[in-house]
Amino acid sequence: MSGRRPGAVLAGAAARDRTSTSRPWPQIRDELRVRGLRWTPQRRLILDALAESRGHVTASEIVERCRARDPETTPSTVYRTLDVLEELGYLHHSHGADGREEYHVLPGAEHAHLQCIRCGDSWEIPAAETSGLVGGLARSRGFAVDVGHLTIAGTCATCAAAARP
Amino acid sequence: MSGRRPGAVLAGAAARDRTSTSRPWPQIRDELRVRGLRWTPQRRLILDALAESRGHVTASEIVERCRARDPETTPSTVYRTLDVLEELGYLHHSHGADGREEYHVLPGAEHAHLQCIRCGDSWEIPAAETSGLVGGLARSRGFAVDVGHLTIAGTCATCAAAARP
DNA sequence: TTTTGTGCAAAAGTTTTGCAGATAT
DNA sequence: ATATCTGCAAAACTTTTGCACAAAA
Repeated sequence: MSGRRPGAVLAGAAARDRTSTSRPWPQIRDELRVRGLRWTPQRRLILDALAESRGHVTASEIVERCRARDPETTPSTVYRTLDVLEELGYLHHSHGADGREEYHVLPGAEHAHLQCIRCGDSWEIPAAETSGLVGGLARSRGFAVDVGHLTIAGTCATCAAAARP
Repeated sequence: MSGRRPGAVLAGAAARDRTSTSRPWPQIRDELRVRGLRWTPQRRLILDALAESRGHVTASEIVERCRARDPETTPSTVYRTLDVLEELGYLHHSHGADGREEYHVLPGAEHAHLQCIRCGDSWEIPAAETSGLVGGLARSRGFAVDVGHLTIAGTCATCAAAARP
């Protein structure tokens, strides 16, 4: 019920002990190797694409970005790598206002996302800002919110201002 | 930036003056006619399918449900009708935990949704329960949350209990 | 050398579109 | 009569899968 695709080679004890500062590729490369997984040029490329993503991108955007650098890039490889990285705990995905998979490079702390339905831009917000909601739902309904998967759609300040002249 | 498909024949002044109690098809039929739109057997069928949906269904589920009653049903007709109904204000759509379009029959008041990532079931929650979050984001960032589009993923009480024996 | 990853090709699933003909008003 | 809808067929997209070969450790 957790991973969507087969080949879930990873144990559950991932995504821990990462500094909240920089998480350079060498670390990921090592973590892959420790787990008996491989460090390949394709994976490096995908990580690079993620790096220039200010924290969030859709899966297909990553495919395109990789293709831009290396036209040989195959979608399946990208999707499979994203899965692995998510299992490792380096990424989270949620679904944007249009329903497409949106990946987020994990910072030290868990966070939710805000996405503007006008400009499409999105921002991270600290989980703390959702604590009222999360706590309330837990108390009233025993519902455990998956904050990392939470994408809140709406209109950003800039777009709202532009719409009201 | 609003409608996804062309043919947005409807003016902006929709979705008003509906009672918070029952909204039977006759009313929708009349509203369609008033706007110069048509009341067809297919649309009736789609409304029926929506009626037996306890408030929320994915678009493709509606297609299947219609097909169950009338195998002649065409997906395009369903999708187009859902668009129209949304423009009329009788439906809202958001995206479930799996990213698929999820339609909600509008009650009198706007509401958000909770969806369990285990059992897939979902529930409506009154907008009031999100007011803390909504107000906070408005105040701190000028972000206007689209509550009707908000689907909160997580684990429901039942599934959480089943997981912890 | 063994296991994992890649590329390819094909499929699945959802949603969109163009158009000719049918239908509601 | 005429503008709206439907059905069909095809396409667009995103994502998934199976398999043989290539590559990493």
